[in-house]
Amino acid sequence: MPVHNADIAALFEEIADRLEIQGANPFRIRAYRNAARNLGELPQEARTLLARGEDLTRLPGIGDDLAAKVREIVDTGRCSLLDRLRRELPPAVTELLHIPGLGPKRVKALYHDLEVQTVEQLYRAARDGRIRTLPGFGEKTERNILQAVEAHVSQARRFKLAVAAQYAEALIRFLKSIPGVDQVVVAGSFRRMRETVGDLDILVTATADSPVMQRFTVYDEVAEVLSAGSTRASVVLKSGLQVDLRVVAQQAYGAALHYFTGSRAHNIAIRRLAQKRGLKLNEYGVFRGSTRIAGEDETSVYQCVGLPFIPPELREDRGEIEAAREGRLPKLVELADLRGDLHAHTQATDGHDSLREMALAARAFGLGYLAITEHSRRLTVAHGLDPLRLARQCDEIDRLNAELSGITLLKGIEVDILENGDLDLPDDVLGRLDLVIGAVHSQFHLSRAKQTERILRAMDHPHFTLLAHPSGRLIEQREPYDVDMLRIIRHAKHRGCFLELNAHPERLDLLDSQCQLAKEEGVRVSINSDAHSRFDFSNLRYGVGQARRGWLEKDDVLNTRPLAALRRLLKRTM
DNA sequence: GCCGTTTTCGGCCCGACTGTTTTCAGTCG
Repeated sequence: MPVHNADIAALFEEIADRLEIQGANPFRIRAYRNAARNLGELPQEARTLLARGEDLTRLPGIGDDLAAKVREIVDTGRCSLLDRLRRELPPAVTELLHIPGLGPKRVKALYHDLEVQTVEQLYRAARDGRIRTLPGFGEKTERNILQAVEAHVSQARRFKLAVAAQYAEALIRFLKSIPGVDQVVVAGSFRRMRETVGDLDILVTATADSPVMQRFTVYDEVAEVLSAGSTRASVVLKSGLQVDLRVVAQQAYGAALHYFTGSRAHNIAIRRLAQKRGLKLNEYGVFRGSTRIAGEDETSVYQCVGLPFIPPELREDRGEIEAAREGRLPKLVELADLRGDLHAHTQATDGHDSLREMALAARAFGLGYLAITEHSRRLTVAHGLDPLRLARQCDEIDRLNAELSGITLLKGIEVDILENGDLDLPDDVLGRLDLVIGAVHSQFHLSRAKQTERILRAMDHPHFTLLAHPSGRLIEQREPYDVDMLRIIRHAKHRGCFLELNAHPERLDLLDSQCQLAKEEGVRVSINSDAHSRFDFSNLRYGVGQARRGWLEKDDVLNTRPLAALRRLLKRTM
């Protein structure tokens, strides 16, 4: 059973949890959490790096000790430190840490004084009124624990970015209507365009007498008020989405926006830079002693630590600070850079609208070309095209292209990659198209070796242009299939083909770290809507967000090319 | 446990809110 980075990260997180309950050195605990995060975000498997004889201590947050532990986990699947920690405290206690309101100190007290080890025992202890008897706990805390357990059992999940956006837009309208409110902006992971968000962090500037806080807590959609102070309030909406609101003065807007945009790791790194310069950075500004020297906008905050403005999508402490310092921050791709879209469906298969409607919608969105890429015959549930129906669609595209101005339809197909790597339509049919998108739609559970070979073989096909949704994951629904993405990327380079970044909010596939990998290997990525209706082109903004998180620049993105340049790139030389 | 353009030792981000407590610990982001 191969050990993945996520497995190592989970073990390190558990070590951190257990050390925390034991009251260990907080910085040692942080070291494990940092290592877990860094490993989890690493685009390449640690076991692969080790097999190649690479030195893991070159990874951020990994020193001699943790490198040895990674090796131990890769070799044996276990970690002797964790084994020991598990003997010292019962296995289930770390789950208690995941109950909101319970931290290491309280978990330790609950375990030692009440022998509470599981969430179920916690619930019983709260219900029986035993928790209020502990020192430092009271009736209110006990009631909160009871509610938190009930909420925990009903599972608070992360929200897809596009779903969170709907709540955010309504909230922004509401907040802007409150007297005294000036600026309203959503910060946090939403602003960093993460694929899912755990909550919304909304930042507001307002006059001192504005009733924004009171009004916010009685907003129609609020189900529960978690806390409410003079500058900060937290609520849970009926949908289960948590919203945190902070009110700051105009002069602190930039510092607060920076602070609440995060990520936490990025903020910590920036604050350390400030500290080294004898400055203090918090959400109210940048201070030398008690004098505020910056904070009105984010640029001034970065200036104080000697850096240029860093776009929110890069703020993950994944090398952006070093890049900023060395003047090699990427000039990230923007939505306006996209000249076309290379993946769309019509009502001929599983789309909702006609060719004409899709063409007009793409043009209205500002695109100059749109590839029509229906499913192929194998995908019967989508009424996939056989050669005859595909030929008819091509004729219709010719007629529309002759008639419409300002938009060019390209003839394509999203052809199924069969289990053995064959494509689902004959060569001569594929050869007449402008582009061929290959996609895996079946047999998701092949072994890593077989799944990888399957895709590499498909790419060897002379007409193959673009690999659709390369990892196959559906956010929060389906894990990516097990493939060696680096081999696929290198093969794409070798064969002169491309990878898709599917912008559908449930896919966002390639992942951000894989975009970075593709860029490093010199493989261009196409940001495609995978539109199934004329309204879906707006999803391209999520794809662009993901591409920006993956450090992609205009030139790294295939469909920023004008049509003529695109056609040249699509003509395979192999 | 990591890390170094002041350091290989001595640092390691910072503040709001809650609840239980008479001055603050715990938790969260």
